[in-house]
Formats: sequence, C-alpha cells, structure tokens
Amino acid sequence: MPTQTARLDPRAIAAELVNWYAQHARDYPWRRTRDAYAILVSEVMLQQTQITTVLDRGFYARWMEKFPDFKTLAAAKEEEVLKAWEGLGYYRRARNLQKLAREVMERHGGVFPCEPAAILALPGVGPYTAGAVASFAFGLAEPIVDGNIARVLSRLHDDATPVDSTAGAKVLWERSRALVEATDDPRALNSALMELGQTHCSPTKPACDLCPVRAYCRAKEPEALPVKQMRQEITPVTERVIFLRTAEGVLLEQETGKRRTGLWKLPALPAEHEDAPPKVLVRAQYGITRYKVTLWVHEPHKQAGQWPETHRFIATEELESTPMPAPYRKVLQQLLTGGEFRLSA
DNA sequence: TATTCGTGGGG
DNA sequence: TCCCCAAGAAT
Repeated sequence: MPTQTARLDPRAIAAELVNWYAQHARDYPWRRTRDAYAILVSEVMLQQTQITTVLDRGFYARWMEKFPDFKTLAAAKEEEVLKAWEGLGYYRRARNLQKLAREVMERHGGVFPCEPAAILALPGVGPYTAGAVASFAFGLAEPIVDGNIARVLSRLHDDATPVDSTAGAKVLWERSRALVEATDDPRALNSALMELGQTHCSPTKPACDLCPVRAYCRAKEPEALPVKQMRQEITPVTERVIFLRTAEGVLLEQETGKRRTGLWKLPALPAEHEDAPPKVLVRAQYGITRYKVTLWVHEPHKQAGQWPETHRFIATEELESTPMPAPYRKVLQQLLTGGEFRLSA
C-alpha cells in the first residue's frame, strides 16, 4: 500500500490501465472480432455467468455455430434456442436474445444499431450490455459497470457506499464514464477495468503489488470492499413431481409461468396427492434464486391419466433435444439409466 | 425500490 | 455442508 497516494486523475489512471491491458489482455473469442452480434451474444451469455462456464463448456462456440448471425437466430425455433441455452440458466436471456434478433431484422433492416440509446432500447439489453457493445463493437466512449468494475472503483476511491444502492450505482457510473472519456481507446479501457477486477483486484486476496494503478488506489483495506447491502434469506421449499414412462415416452410438462418459460420438466404431483404421496423414486436437492428446493420424484398417483394441454409424452430419443432445466435433466438421467426404483441422495 | 430469474465452482 | 457469487435485466 502506497504511503503517498496520487490524485485520482482519470486521464493518468486510464493511461495506466490501457497500457497494462495491452500487455496482459487475455485472448477470448469475442475479443477477436468487432462483429456486434458476436460481441452481444458473449455479453448476454456472460451476464451473471462465469467465463469458464461459457467457454470451457462450449456454450459460446456451439451458439455461434448454430446461430451465426441475427438472421439465423431470428428464424430459429424457440425450442432450439432454449436448448442451446440449456444449462446456462436465466432462460429469459435466451428468449430476449431471439426477440432482439427479430427486432434487428424487422425494425433495423438487419443492421445492429450503433447509437447507444437505440442499443439500450433492445430487449434484454440494460446499461451494462449497451455500454459493452457500444465500446467493444463500435469503439464508442460509453461507460460500463459490472461486478468487477464496481469492485475496482470502490477500492480505487476507497468508497464504502453500497454498490447495490442507488447512490452507489450513480457514482460508479460517473466514475466509469470519467475514465472512458479520458482515453482515446474506450475499448481497451473498458476491457482493462474488467480484466483488472478478474485478476489482480479479485474479491479475496487482491494482488495489490501487481496492480497497474496501485499508485492511485486509496483502499486501506481492499478486501473489505465493495460493500453490498442486499442479502436475502434462503427459503426451504418442497417440490413433488412424478415420473411416468409409457410406450409413448416420458410425460413432461411445459413451464408457462414467469420462470423457465418454455422449458420442460417432470410434471408436478397434483396438490391433492401431497398429503399421501405415492412411492418416492428419487430425491434431489437444488438451489434456485433464493430457494433451496428438495425435489421428490414420485410414482404416478392413482387416477392419473387426464393431462392438461401443458403435458405431453416425449419419446426417449427426443428427450435429448428437449430443453430442460438442469435439476430435472439430472434426475431424469438417473431415472432412465440407473433404474427407476433406486433411491438416490 | 425490491424481487425475481439458474447454475456450477470455489473457499 | 454451506455460503458466496459471476461480463445484469426486467418487472
């Protein structure tokens, strides 16, 4: 930690960051292109999702191969889109991405808009993603604030204002804007801020001795920043579903509500059978948002047979191409391969 | 403004 | 095991 802290001059800091980035930039597929579509896909995929997940598990490469441009994505079946997204979570992102592609084709003549306000108006695009595409694809001096940058800027300014408060967000965006407007390379500056947050300025054990802007950093106790206020309580929930397999296939139910819309799952056990549920085939646990769910898979209940429009028998060879949330995919895998009557932890 | 929306990896 | 959280946005 420097005893003498230089003034927080945006121009000097930006220059250090850009210089550092030129030597330390990691090689990602979306950094090898300026194609707005390729960059947009990466940004949406990376929302609340780690780079290793997107890259190592092949999501980005598969998506770009299957949907290489707005036109292809716009014309695809929603079920194909959701299937390509399966395992990434936050499935609204995939649905919004296709909606966006259709807007680009229909309202923008197939050309992605280069005006920040127009980008921000697209579905699934918020302040971060708009700034990211504007700077990475078009080189515009638009600021971005993500989790990494919030951490870097909180520490740089030694600011304990909660980053998830209105006041905290406001000043973060102002500071990010001051930096990006103080360089002639917005692309590198924005990339550098995130890269610094991912590497040296990590949440725990920051490597301050390697930091390119340590001479400017005011953080007295960097590991104590950033401050976050909201933390929700985890609520335990019980979920009961049935596994019904016939010659037609496995009975599945399509989600229609707000969450995981369009994906398929094992059908819920009707509420009237919850008091005396049929035999348990599998038990599993998974977390979703603020819930800790204990998932019980039961044999079909008595009088089972009349199914709503949302239910359908899916042939076993079609199961693989059916978009399904991860917990059901795993449980179904167990049921189909490990025998139907094994009780698993 | 507060809540909701997934998932998998790491400490 | 548990808790944190990772390139946020929509409602």
